[in-house]
Amino acid sequence: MPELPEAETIRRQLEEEVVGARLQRLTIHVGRVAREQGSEAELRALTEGRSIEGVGRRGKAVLLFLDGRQPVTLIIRLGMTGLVRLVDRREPQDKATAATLELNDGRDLRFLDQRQFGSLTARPGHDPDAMPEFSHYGPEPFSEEFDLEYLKSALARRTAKLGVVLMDQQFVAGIGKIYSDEILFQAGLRPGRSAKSLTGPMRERLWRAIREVLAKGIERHGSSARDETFRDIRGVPGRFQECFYVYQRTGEPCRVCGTPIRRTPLPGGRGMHWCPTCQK
DNA sequence: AGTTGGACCTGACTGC
DNA sequence: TGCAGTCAGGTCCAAC
Repeated sequence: MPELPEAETIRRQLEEEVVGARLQRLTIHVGRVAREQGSEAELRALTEGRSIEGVGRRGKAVLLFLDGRQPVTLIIRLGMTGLVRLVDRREPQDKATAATLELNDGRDLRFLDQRQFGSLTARPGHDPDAMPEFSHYGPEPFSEEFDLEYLKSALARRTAKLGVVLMDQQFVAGIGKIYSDEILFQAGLRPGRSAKSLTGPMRERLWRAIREVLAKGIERHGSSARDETFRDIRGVPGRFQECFYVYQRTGEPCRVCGTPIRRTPLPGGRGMHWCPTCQK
């Protein structure tokens, strides 16, 4: 699942490769990909002919900053299975290709999306916080705003389970199933514990784990385990799955204490993985 | 308002 | 071998 580390991997690579290139033509192959925009024609009208000034990220979304008298941002939401590939135009098209962005240098930026949960949307301006997609988003985990004081006040009113709150983009942006499981293991906290039950030292462990686990995920270019199909823009898989302590390790011995890893359904239907001995 | 469950989507996997 | 059923989870929406 593309979460913050996968989106940041794509952002960094695109920043090196496509800044300065012009987006000549945008072709939609799967209509659903433009559903947030309303119409494919509007998406094309807002983006075609503009140059890419920069590449950003908000939570799990990759942002292409396009130039013009009235600048535009193309929001790439990866959903569950979204991939961005940068290829020579002569490269054969994968059947999962949902949209093609033709650049003026002979390359294609292709958006692949097996399960069609992803989307492309163009919004005016370059400030993500002014866009409806992100209006409810909490702070970025690596921002100054995301400090212990914020954590304390944001958790105080939450009766929901930690595993749920960590994945709530309103609490902090960018965390999904994989990294919430791994973060809670590193913090030594059970995903089923209520968010507001944390003591000061526990909050500090959680804060540190959020930053460390996400940073390690970025460093390893994201997770590409089992059915996680993540690849970077050149088609290379990430390596964070080699660092998994609990995610998708149900029944396997904990790497720290040997206790079999448990899997418990979370409100919302997702399963959380955790070690009954290491996590309290 | 915060929390919860269902819907969307399709490839991979399980069981008979 | 085949086919129905289940699972995976990011995000939105309706209902408590």
